[in-house]
Amino acid sequence: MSISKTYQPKEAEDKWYKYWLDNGFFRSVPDEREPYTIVIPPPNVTGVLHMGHMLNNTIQDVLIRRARMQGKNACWVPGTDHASIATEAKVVAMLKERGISKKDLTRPEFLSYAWEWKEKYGGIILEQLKKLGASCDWDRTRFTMDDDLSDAVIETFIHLYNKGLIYRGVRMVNWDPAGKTAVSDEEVIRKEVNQKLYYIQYKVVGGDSHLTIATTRPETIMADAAICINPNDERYTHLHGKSVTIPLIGREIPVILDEYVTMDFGTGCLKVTPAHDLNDYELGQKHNLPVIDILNDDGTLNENAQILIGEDRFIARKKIATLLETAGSLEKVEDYKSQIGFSERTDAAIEPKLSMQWFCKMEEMAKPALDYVLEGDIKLIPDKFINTYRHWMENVKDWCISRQLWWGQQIPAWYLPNGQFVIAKTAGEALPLAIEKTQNPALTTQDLRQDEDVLDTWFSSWLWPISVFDGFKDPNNADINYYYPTNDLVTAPEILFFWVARMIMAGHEFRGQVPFKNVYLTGIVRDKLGRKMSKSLGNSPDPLGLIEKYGADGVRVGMLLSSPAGNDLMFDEKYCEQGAGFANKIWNAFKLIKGWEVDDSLSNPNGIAIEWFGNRFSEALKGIEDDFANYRLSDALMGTYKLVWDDFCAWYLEMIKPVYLQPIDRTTYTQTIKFFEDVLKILHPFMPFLTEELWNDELFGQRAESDKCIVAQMPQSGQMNTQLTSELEVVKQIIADIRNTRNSKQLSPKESLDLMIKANSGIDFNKYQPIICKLGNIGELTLVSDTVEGASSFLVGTDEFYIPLGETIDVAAEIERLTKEIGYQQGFLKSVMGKLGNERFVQNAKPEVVANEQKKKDDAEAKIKSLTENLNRLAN
RNA sequence: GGGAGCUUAGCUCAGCUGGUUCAGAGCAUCUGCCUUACAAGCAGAGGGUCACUGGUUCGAACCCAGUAGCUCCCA
Repeated sequence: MSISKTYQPKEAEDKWYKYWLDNGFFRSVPDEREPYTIVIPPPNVTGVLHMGHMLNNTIQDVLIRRARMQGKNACWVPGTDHASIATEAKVVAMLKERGISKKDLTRPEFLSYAWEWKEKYGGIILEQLKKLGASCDWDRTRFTMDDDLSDAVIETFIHLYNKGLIYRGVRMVNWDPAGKTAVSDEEVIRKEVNQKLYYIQYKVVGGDSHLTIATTRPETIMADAAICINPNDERYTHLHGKSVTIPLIGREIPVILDEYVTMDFGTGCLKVTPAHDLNDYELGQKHNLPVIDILNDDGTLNENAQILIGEDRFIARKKIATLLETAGSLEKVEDYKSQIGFSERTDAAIEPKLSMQWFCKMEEMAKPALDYVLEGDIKLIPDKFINTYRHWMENVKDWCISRQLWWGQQIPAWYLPNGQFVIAKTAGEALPLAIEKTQNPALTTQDLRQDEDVLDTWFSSWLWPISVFDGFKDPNNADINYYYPTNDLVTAPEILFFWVARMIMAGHEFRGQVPFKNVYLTGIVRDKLGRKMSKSLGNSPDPLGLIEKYGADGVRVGMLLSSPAGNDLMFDEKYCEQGAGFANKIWNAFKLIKGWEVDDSLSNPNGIAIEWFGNRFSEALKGIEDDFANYRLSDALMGTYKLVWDDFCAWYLEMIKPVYLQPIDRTTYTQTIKFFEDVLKILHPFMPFLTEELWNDELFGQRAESDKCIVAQMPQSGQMNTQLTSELEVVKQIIADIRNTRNSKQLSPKESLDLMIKANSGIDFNKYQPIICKLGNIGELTLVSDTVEGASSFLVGTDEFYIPLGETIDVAAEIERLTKEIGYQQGFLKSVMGKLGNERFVQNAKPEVVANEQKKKDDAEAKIKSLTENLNRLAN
């Protein structure tokens, strides 16, 4: 193959992804190996790849590829969820473009359009993940509305209903008047909004006086059920037991007393509107107030309002202000800021609304789900999220699981003519239950009407780790028994509660087991200014564009470079650039090795270099393994980065590199190729494409068809000679000091120098002579037993080094340098002596700490001694 | 209003059980080099009152209390 000057990712990426796919490298079937399983957090089927997915899936792919190379049976299950609200919104929009209105369609007609949409546009995101290199077992791709998964949802509903954990009830829900559905608290986005506070006068019945309330929602006065004041509020004692009339409509409502009212907010008089405010609802329940709902599902006023019927709530607000003013009931209007909820999907202002919904009781299921986490059966990474998790689980609220939509699993509740209902999977199964319940044998399936609503999408996805392995249809099948519980889940903290926690509940309820052992929580990908990436800000780069520009490997490295678990990632394209630069560095190391000719007649001059790198590799690998074990992925990557760039390229290759166009000996060549192979292996989880491309080069000889980097056996750290690696750190320092000496004396690196070493530490420098000479460009290296006069000198540890520079030595500068160094060492010695002179330190500190201080003292004294000697000689 | 978390170099972050010359890394910056693998590079250098104030301790970036600022969650 011809070697290009820089690495060209595009070709390698397409080629190798196809190869892996076609040859079943991502495929997993149960066998005797240890399983390692990840289920993907199913992206929204309407979704397109964004930076959050890039981060999340890069992490999953790194974990799964590493496990695969560790010899585990790695299975990454991909799929999508049906995202009822988002998808239905897209389908409605599509129909609108075709001039079709949803309300003119029957449910089956609408659903066939929805499936058409899903088949055509759904799951684009999965194709995009392939560009990133995601090694999912695509044969296992699932969708939360697949027949089997839907069956599981329905059966789960029936099971929980029969257990008494699902009930129907009137509740205040977050109503989205644009989507005409209830949405969960989590789907409501709170924003600070500029509003107006209207001060409205209500006439007190039986007198001329009035009271004034302050409200941001004057259009709801027609729904008022009472005025509430604090019983301790002395301004209003005269109102106790009185009634007032609502302006414009003249309805009479009581004045009630409750300490709930804050005296210093507004006027201290609170209008109580149970149908349209959660707090008012609770207050209304407490005081037995009637509930008067004046709003239609679409946010317009209904007959109960008596006036402005049919007007939208916001228009009604403006109009009623005018009406009140005309009637003389509007005292004043003030500007006011407050938090308002908006629908995540439609951006409509959320309307608190009473409606009949289905609920799932949480308290009973939350308990074991909390215990799994508290007892460590499930680890949250980072563990700071345990507190949040506990707080939520201890204050859990029942889960509203119904949605007023068609796209999703229809609730298996069947209503009877008399208003009762039964729960069953089909009308056929519902009928006998209905007959039994009503004692009316004349009933037919024609008399049954299924609930119109569908279940919350999370009611599907909480089953995901079980349902993707058919654990409901066939609870004892080979897959579920083998792959479940899964190992790691990688997701965002935002959905810790309504997805992760509920999966844990489902895992316990339906399998008696945790669904996964570790939950890795990623942060939010923000722009470099710290803003959340969003379409409206336009601050998100196009992920596929990034891959095009920097290569998938470069982007993967970029994503991981600065994203510790649980921390937000301040994304900057520079990270991808760094990743691409790293890929290029590896490419060039390859080019160097590839260019060597072997001469079998040469002996190996690189014994120490080879021995050193072998040990250094093991040492660095130990750290990397430790980082992985603790899910410190960016640290593991940085450890790998430095091992490859610094140790392998900058030091090892420089040590052994033959002079230009000179051949290399066989041993060094073979060893270096082996090292490079190991380097490719540890890089593979981070940079799968480049490593596979190089792995298959003829440099490594003929490989078997199955011998691919993706399944190569990950090296493991073993025994290592730490004396060698730490001595080499000294050698590196010597070389750096030689280079520094050259630098400060303005000498060319090409000019060879001599080096004399007065070894005091016991290091055998003869051993390192070839390395020092080669990298420091030293002509002659000699070991001496006395200090050398007229030479530039430096200290590494306690060893002394001299470079004779003849006439060129600048005595004054050298004296200054030595004096400064002595000063520093004396200061250091003083601080050490301070500790050692402190009796309480010597008594209380651990013996090894004290011994260490003693050693520091000895070293400092030795250094000062030799520095002083040098100084004295120069001064003479 | 309640709860959780954060604050270390210009930027993004490590710093694990308080103890090694512990104040670190990467990037950025500055200086010098086109030395035939790589200028997407090489060789060096500078840069910090560890938010602030107290306390505990022989010893604090680390433990405790308070203050300030920021973020998130719940209301």
